[in-house]
Amino acid sequence: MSNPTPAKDAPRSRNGEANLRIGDVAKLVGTTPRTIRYYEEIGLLPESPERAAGRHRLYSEAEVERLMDVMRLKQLLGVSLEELKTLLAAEEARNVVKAQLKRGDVDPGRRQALLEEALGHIERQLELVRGRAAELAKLEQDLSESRTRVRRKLREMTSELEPEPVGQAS
Amino acid sequence: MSNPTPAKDAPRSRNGEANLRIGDVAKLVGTTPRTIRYYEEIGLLPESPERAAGRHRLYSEAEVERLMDVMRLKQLLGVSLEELKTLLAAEEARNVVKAQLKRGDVDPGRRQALLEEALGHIERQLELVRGRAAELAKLEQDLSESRTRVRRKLREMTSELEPEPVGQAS
DNA sequence: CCTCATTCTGACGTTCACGTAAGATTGAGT
DNA sequence: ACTCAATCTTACGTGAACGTCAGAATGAGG
Repeated sequence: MSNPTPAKDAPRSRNGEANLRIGDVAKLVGTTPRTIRYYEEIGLLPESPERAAGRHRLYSEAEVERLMDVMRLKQLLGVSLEELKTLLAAEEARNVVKAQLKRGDVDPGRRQALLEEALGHIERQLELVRGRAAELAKLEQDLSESRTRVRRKLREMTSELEPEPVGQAS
Repeated sequence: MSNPTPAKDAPRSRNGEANLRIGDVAKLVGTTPRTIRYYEEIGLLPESPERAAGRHRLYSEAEVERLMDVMRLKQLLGVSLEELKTLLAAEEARNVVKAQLKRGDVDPGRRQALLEEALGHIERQLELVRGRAAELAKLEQDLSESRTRVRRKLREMTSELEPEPVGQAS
């Protein structure tokens, strides 16, 4: 009734690297294909280099994770996509490092530089997150206090006017 | 160079209730007059009933607080102004209660209803905030772990290729 | 090989949350 | 009473973040 699609499981096509199509990815992360293309368009997501014009995009699980991170940061930090781009320099660096590792391309100097760069970005993110967390905690506290006050008022009221028995108007 | 205004302190005009003008309020909460008018326009802020068309708006400290709450919720929860309107029903109810108190207008039934309504709204806000806080905490944890991993990699690297003594750079 | 859902690339439309400009009006200070 | 910055209303403009539509192309399944 609500599932007209045959619900394909894993349309893996090339090798064992689990290739997903844009629609699948969209559903996995809870967004739309358009948004994914848009993020690629503005440089938030890297454009698959393996892809000639007109060809369909293919994603790996790793890229799904990345996209999830992006959405999470966007949601929780409430920053613009432009700011996100700068924040995501961290993942960039880490991805490069991973790619290096996979290909055995290990230039120690460059690798160290990248790692340090990533570390810096991660620390900036952490500070941002902690700042937000602190503000949120304060807000939570304020709300708790408000709730307590309102509750007390209610208790005072009910204890004041409850003494009379249940009279019923008709 | 950047302060052509005489920096008036408190342009209190009517009575002792500290009347502020829209520009003052804007500076106090860190926004612009336009934004304040806009919020009023969409019903986020109540329009001063004491004000005939064309007259300047005047605000009390209480309204400044309210506006600050609004900005805070907007910032920290990242919700739309439309959602905020529904969330702010709490402050609405509480304001009405306060107004009742000031005028000695104490209809116990109505008062209790309002308080209970406010309580409900506050609890909804609290849940929202707590949800956010939890997500943020998770994010912070993830980031911390990432940082730890990157740091370890760096330590491994430097311990591998540091054996050579310290060359100094100027 | 054929089919048909899915994806592709523009390009224009839309909603939100204000910014900005214009011309008239207000009101705090002298 | 006069001045002049600040505020008023109205209306159009803007940037961000997508939505939507059209027409062509792709590619997974039978």
